[in-house]
Amino acid sequence: MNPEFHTYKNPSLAVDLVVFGYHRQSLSVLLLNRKDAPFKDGWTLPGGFLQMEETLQQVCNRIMRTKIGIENLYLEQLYSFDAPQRDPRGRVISIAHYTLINPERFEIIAGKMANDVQWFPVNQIPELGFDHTEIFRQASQRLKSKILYHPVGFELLDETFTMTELQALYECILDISIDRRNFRRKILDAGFILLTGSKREGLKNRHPDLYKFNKDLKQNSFQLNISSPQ
Amino acid sequence: MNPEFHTYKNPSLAVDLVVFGYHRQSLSVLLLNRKDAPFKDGWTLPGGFLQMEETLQQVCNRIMRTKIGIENLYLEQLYSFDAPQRDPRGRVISIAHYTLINPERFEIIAGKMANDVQWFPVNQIPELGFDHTEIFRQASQRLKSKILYHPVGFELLDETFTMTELQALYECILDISIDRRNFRRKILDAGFILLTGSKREGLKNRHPDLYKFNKDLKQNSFQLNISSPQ
DNA sequence: TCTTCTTTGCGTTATTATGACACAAAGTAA
DNA sequence: TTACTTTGTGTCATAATAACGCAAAGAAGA
Repeated sequence: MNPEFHTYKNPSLAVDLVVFGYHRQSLSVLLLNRKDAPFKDGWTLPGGFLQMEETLQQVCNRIMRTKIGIENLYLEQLYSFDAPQRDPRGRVISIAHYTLINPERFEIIAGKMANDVQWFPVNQIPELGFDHTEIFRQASQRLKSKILYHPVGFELLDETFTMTELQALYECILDISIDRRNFRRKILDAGFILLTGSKREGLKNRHPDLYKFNKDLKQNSFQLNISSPQ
Repeated sequence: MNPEFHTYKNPSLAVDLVVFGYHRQSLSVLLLNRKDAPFKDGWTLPGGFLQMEETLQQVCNRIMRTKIGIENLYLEQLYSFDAPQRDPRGRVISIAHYTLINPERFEIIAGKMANDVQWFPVNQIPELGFDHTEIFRQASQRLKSKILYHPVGFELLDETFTMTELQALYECILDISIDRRNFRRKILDAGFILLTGSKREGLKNRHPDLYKFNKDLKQNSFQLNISSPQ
């Protein structure tokens, strides 16, 4: 190993997470209330430093497990944020990621580092510490773009779901209203969901068609090109 | 400042650059032949470590200046590569970027760290050191996607250009052939180039229409949706 | 049980976007 | 002068899309 190699002085490396949760037709983001400086008592995204042996995916899972109590998520790398003054403690490069979870499946707990953990609707995000407002903004934009050509978002639904539920998810994430019949046609033409015969428990007398994600989909890409009525 | 902060042991941080050059209707990538281990005498992407006070953009410019002799580029962040064994010297996270340049405008020189610097056509890239083959592959894919909805690639042309020149660039980057008349219609409908009256010098008796990039374009996004004939 | 309202599945139609291709004018080369 | 190539500008048949109708089935209320 190059002897100079580990004496090379360079910035610290961290990750920050934008955790999206979809529940009762509302899209939220998970925020931590900081117990310590900087930004003590302020809201920030969950994050943490990368340890020597960890991959980015591992550090994201570690943060979710220790700070929030959940892990094993759909995870996507977003962007690296490098402004020199973004962290008052020193030079930190943050590789931001975002995840999607169904809040009903987890019990969120504040880890020992935080006063509180709370879901905030995406249109009611408070001022955030560091450059996390910008990170959140970019994550929202990426999610909106990605859902139009990639079957993201199924992590937020049950294994089987109705067409109405799927449409509500799209309308919520994209923040638009979509014509019910055109949405159905485009989603089915895209071929990434399948009709399933099984009725869902808990729905007594309703029999709307139930669908599930088509995991055998050849190409993992399509073009929804959704637009709203009028 | 947190006293623990700078004693935190974490991976080194580097950038790698995929430098695309377009010249004589051929798309190439700039590669370095390494003078030192690891991968001595092997081809790799240009890259370097991030210094404490540098932004990502600054380190990219420094690498281009010192290793290749050019700077001030169109630059886009691509992705962070974090495989634990990607660098045999130790743990290095690389934040890959890609750039577009017109090779005619620069004289490429091998910096003191490299045996040689050479352009390779994108379909004749040799085996690369580290994980640079994968980085190159992702950069190519990103460039192909991006050019369909964002006016990238104008860095590779002169300030004014003919429709045929612009189409050749698209055909080269996308590696498809496009119907001349449909391409013209879509590009003009997108509204991101303008007709300019000025004739270009050096073209004596030819007067094809000359266009230039519309810098006043409101939204910096469109949808080309180009497809090839037949 | 009867009536009313909502939800859901499955259509149709007018408009627009797209792919394929024709043609003439002007420059180029022989 | 005569091909040949390049460039600008169309047309047209087809496909994709947005907007919307309608009937069947459940839900809700009397």
